[in-house]
Order: sequence, then structure tokens, then C-alpha cells
Amino acid sequence: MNKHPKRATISDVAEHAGVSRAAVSKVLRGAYGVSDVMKARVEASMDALGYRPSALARGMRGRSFTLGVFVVDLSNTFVTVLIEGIRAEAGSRGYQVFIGEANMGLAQQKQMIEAMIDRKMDGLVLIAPFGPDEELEKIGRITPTVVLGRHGPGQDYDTVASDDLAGSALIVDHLVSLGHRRISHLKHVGKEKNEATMPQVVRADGYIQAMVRHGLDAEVDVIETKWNHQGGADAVDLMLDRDAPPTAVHTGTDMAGFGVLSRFHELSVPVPEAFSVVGYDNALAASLPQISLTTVDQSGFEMGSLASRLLVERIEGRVEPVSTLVKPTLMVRTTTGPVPVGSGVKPELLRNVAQG
Amino acid sequence: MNKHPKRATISDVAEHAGVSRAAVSKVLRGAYGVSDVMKARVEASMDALGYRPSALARGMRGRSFTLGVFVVDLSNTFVTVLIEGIRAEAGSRGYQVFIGEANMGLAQQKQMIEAMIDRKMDGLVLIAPFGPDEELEKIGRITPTVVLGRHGPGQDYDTVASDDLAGSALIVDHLVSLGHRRISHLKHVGKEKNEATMPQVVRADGYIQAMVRHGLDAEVDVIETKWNHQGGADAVDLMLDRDAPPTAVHTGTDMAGFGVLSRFHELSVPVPEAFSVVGYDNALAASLPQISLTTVDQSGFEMGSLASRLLVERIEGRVEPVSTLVKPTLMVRTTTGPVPVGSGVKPELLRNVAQG
DNA sequence: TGGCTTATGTAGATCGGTCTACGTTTTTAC
DNA sequence: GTAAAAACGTAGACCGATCTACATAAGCCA
Repeated sequence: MNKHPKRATISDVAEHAGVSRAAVSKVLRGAYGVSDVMKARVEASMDALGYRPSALARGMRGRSFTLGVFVVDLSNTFVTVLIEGIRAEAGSRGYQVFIGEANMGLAQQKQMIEAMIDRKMDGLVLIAPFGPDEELEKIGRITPTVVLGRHGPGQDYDTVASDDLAGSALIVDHLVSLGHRRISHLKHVGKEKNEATMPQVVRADGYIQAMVRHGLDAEVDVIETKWNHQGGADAVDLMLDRDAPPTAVHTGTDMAGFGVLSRFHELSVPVPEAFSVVGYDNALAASLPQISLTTVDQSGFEMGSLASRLLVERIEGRVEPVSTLVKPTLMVRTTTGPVPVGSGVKPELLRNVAQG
Repeated sequence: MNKHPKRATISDVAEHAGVSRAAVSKVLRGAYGVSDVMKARVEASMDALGYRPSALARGMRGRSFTLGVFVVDLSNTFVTVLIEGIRAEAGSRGYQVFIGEANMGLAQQKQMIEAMIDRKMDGLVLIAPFGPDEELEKIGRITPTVVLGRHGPGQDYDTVASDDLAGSALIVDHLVSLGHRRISHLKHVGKEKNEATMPQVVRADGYIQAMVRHGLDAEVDVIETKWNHQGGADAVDLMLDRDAPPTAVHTGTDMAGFGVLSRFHELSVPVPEAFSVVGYDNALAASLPQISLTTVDQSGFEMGSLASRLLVERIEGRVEPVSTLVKPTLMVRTTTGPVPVGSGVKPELLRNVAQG
């Protein structure tokens, strides 16, 4: 029961094949200067010994063929779709993908990213990281970096994001076409300062621009909350407490949308008859028929694979930053409907329900 | 805009502090033989230069302080809870956690695990891996390994699993207490051969044992399908096609449960009035009020942190395998209710509905 | 056949740490 | 006061690959 049946190294292979270590290394890398005969002999020895190169030792000088994906919250099912796209593309180019999570704030995020750099990962994909742009620039200067889910451009990193301005417009247009006028928006506000490149900021801007475009300046209503289940639920109580409650809400993200739906369900407020709800992201659960949330799809798989492609380009030498925007599409499901007749839901009624 | 502002190495620190590299290394590791004076001086130099040790180089001889977590499918939200637990415990012991996913079958799984070993990760947590036990033994012999979500015991690895036998019993007992007798069970069958240690096998066994215990031998009905949304939906059609359809189903996993609920929703079969549904895992979406799936909770966070703890023990030298079972608890929500009066749902009715 | 280019293979430094062996100095013990 | 033990530092091999020089053999052309 020997714990470590000592793994074959490049020296073992060299000895077994009767050649130098350098020669084996050349075969390994497909480098110039190897005859077919030698190549065959070395390869024979390699699988005779069950040899596998140590990615670690390899990384000391050359590449590690490892990409790091940093994510804040794995339980958000939209990011798992992004990751799927990243992996597909990276895998086809011979890179391994490792994922690191950090959901305890900026310090932990920084630590995780440093851990990836310490392990000499060839490049990093940062999915919706927090912190100032400047921090991202610093990382981009150290190692090839692509930021996914924040708008660009950056100086020393590439960005891939959904066109959140257009996404918000799709939502507002849809609701307006259904007759809604009092449309609220949930904007994420966390512990960290909001940067202009973060999706919550751009989506809020897009919402305001679209409202203005429809002449609904007076109805603009941005509610600051957390983009998660609880944040969505809390926002419902705020909205119903308005003198003239809205008839629809653009929740900014599906996670908050679920919270909104849950709270309405508890309060027995019928959706979409009394209130229309729109999410953003098209997370997996949004398509469950019991939920069937109208939302904006960001084609996460494509965004992920695009990020991978850009990252590999960058690893292979490109230095000019690239900043891309992916066009989102609206997924109309059953949480949006025509505006309620009259002035919409009677506030008194709703408050009674809420207190009953 | 220099791409690589060359990072400080241990030699730079040594030179700056006017000591040997070995001395710096000792300080780094907290090894024996360092005076307080020297320690202070070296540490001063370290942060004067902004020094960070290369985890890569470190791993060449000593430990890499990295744990690998292998998972088949990140989009299953239950695994993200497990990961949360793993990270919490590992982090407090100074280990970094990297996650690797592979959902394209045994070959890709093997490749991912080898990639982790190639990077000299100190230990591996495998979450619900497929393949024969023997394959796991092989991995356990190469590197410290804990298998999460498969039953033990293993020879050369530890296991942490939910007591699936007890979990199935909880479900059947609950349904029987509500008057159900015709209770079906969905068993996962994929491309790979089912091993006795896999949860789908143990849950099915537990279901059968509990049915027998209640004298319901004649009603045992195991339906083989995939444990995902589609598999659950498909199973509904099979169940409704029975001469005497069941009145309740133990879906084996929440993911399949969601599929079952979706299909019932499409068919306008009321749950739980006409049919009771129970999941397994207590995934995040199960608690959404629109879904509110009765399920079995496995306290994933605790399982994850236990796995971490066992892994670190193993890394630090333990060799006797440990195999643990965590007690599950039933979460009664609103997808289960009393058995329908009479002989339950009329099959004709359901078929009509299905075809209408 | 001599001179030059191209193909093939090897030696050995290098990456950034860890760790063993050993030489000094300082303490402790009697 | 002196031997033994403990404390402190350093040199240098080592981990397993890559990569730059360089040496040697082979091919080509006039």
C-alpha cells in the first residue's frame, strides 16, 4: 500500500529511451530538431512508463496551460453558463480551467486573484469582480486578463459584457408597449462603491434613458437594494408602500426577480394580472414553468467562449485592449402582461393584503 | 506600460536583507532556527519589496497549499453549497481551493483529475464522481482524496455522504403517513455503469426497503430515467401511462423533481391535490414559494466542511480510511398532501388531460 | 572534394522555492 | 572552567521541466 508509487519524470523517460532530457523535452513540446526515429522511440518510452509531464515544473519556465476563472458567487446559475462557454473554448485550445470563488468582499477577492497569479496561471477571466477599475488595471498589468460582465474599455485588459443599455431599453419598451407607465427599477448597491463600468450602473442608466425617451421622466423610480433573493423581496414592500405604487418592475437580475415573485406570492398579489415583473440574465430557474420569468437573455455561453478566445489571444501576445458588447434579447414569458385597468392596483388594497 | 514588472523573488529578499536564501525560506515557513532579530529584518524586507512567494515553485518540493475540488456539474446548486463548506474549512487552514468541472463523461473526468494531480495539488475532493470504485482507489493511492456524495468505505480514500438509506425512509414514511400506497421512485441511470456506492443506487435501495417495511412490496415501482429536468418530465408521462398510476413520487433529486413539477404544471395536474412530489437535496430553488418542493435536506455546508477537515487530516499523514454518513432531515413543504380520495386520480382523466 | 547550410542531438544554466548537512556561536550543566 | 547541548546561519543539492548555446553529422552545390 505504498502511498506514492513515484511518478516517472522526464529523466526516467530519457534514460529509458537512451537519449538526453532535452530531447524528451523537445518531443514533448513538438519543438524543432527531432527526427522521426527519435520521436517514435521517446514516445514509446513515455507510455511504457506511463509518463505524464508535471504541469507544475513546466510552469516554472514556460506556460502552465492553466486559465483561472474568478467568480464572486457560484450559486448564481448564470455564471455557470458563462463558465461552460469558457471551458468549451479553452479546452479546445489545450488549456485547463480552474475556478476560484470568493464571496467575502474585496480583500478575499484580491487574495484569490493573487493565489491564481502565485500559481502562475497563464491568464485570468474575472467574472463581475468588484472594486475600482484601477484595481483591474493593476491585475491586467501583471497577467493577461479578461473581465467578463463589466463594461470597458480597460487599458490593460479586455472586456466582454452584455449591452446593458440595450437590455434595459428592451425591458422598458416591452413594458411600455403593454401600457405600463409607472415602472420601477431595482439597482444593486453593496458594500463596495459602484463603478461606472458595473452592470448595475449601466442597467440603471439604460432604464432611465429609456424612460426619458418614452416621456416618462416623472415616473423614474430607482430603488436601491441588494441583487439577491432577499433584496428583491424587500423591494416589494417598498414599492407597495408608495402613494401611487408602480405597475411593473425591472428587477435588474433574475435573482432579485425571484425574490420579488416570492414576496408577491406570499402576499397573494397575482402576477402578471396586478403587477408585471421582469428579470435579467435568463438564469436556469427563470424558465421553470412555475416561475416563467420574463427576462433578458445574454447568451452566456457565447460570452464565455468569446472571453476565452480573447484571453488566449492576449496570452499569445496581443496588447491592444479589446472591448466587446454582446447584444441581449428579450425573453417574454408569463410574468408580464397588460397594465391593470384603471390606475392599476389600488394601493389601499395592497396594503391591506400586506398587513392581513 | 511594462507587461511584467518582474516580481520579487526569494533571492531579492535575501539580498535586500543581507542574509542567505535559506534564512528567508525559514522565515517563510516558520521553521526552526531563526532569531527574532533576523525574522524582523527579513519580514521588513519582504514587504519593502512587496514580496509574495511563488506557490508554484513552492510546490516543487514542499506543499502547494492547494486543494482541488472536482465536480461533474456546477449548475446543480446543491454542489455550490457543498463547495461553500469546503472553502470555509480549507480557508481557515491556509489552503486555497480551486474547482474543476467536467461534464462530458468519464474520460474528461479522468483528464480533469489528472490535471489536478499534475499541478501537484495537495489533496482532492471528488464530488459525486462517476466510474468504478476501483478508479477512485487508484486516485486515492496517488494523492490524498476524499469522495463526497458516494458511500464508502474506500481502502485508500475517505468518504462523506448523506445517509441515503435513511433519507429514502424519511420520504416513504412521510408519504405513507399521508395515506399514499402507490409510490413510485425515479432512479438515475446514465451512460456509466451504476456502482453500489452511488447515491442513486442507495436511494433506490432505501426506497425499496421502506416500501417493504410498510408491507407495500406489491407497489414498488422504480422508474429508470436521468436525474435532470428532462428526465423528471419524461417520467411523468411514464407514470401517468400506468394502469393504476401512482399517487406520489420520490424523485431522487430536486433537479428531477423540478422537471416533474414542470410537466404536471403543463398538464394542469394539481400538486399536491392530485399527486404528491418529493425531491432530494434541498437545492436553492426548492425553497422558492412558487415551487416549495418537499425534499430531504443533507446539510451540505456541514458535509463540505467535514470533507475538508478529513482531507487535511489525510494530507497531514492519516492513512486509515474514514467513512462518514450524515443524517438527513425531511423538509415538508407544499408539494405533498393527503392521498386523493377514492383510488386516487382517475387514470382516464389524466390521460385526457395529457392529450387535451 | 572542399565549403557551407541544414538537421539533429546534448550540456548545462535556469525558474523560485525547500530541505539536508554542516559550521559557528551562544547557553546550559556540572 | 570546560564539555555538551542548543540555537542560529549558510552552502548547495534538489524538485522537473524549459530553453539557449553549441557540437556533430548530413546534405548540397559548384
